[in-house]
Amino acid sequence: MRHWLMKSEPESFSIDDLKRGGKTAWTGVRNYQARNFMRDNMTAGDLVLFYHSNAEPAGVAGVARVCSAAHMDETAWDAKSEFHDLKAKKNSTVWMCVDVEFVEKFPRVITLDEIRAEPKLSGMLLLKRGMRLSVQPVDAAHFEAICRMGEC
DNA sequence: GCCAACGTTGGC
DNA sequence: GCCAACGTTGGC
Repeated sequence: MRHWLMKSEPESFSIDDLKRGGKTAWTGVRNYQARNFMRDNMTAGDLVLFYHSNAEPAGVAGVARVCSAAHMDETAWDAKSEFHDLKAKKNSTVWMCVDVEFVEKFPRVITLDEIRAEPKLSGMLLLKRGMRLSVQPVDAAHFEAICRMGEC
């Protein structure tokens, strides 16, 4: 089982939205590297840190679990979707997504500042300068450490 | 709202 | 295949 971090802007989709719905298709990823992680490396059962980006505060808000293999992201050719890709043909597999289910919401958000301040987490990809990937792998040890911070 | 950093596009 | 211009991300 692998561990991941996935970013979402809480104004459009937050950990509370996931909790309410229980499950969602993680649509709208339009970056090849992020897509490749979902398509080639994710499997059902993998655990995900749910990260709130462009938020106050930005940070990890809880945990989710991958609950499907990668499949077509149908928003790519949906003219009504905010994720519509003008170049995507119907049934294109260029853009894909996985389904993700709610696991837990932390009592408080583990902020970027706290993550930066924790020596154990200094190697996280998230902290790399210029890192913008919205789907990224996380070491099991880093995942554990953040969960421990989140649960108290 | 600013802007640094990055990915993508397109002319050549 | 280079690279300048442009668009996007995301912290602040």
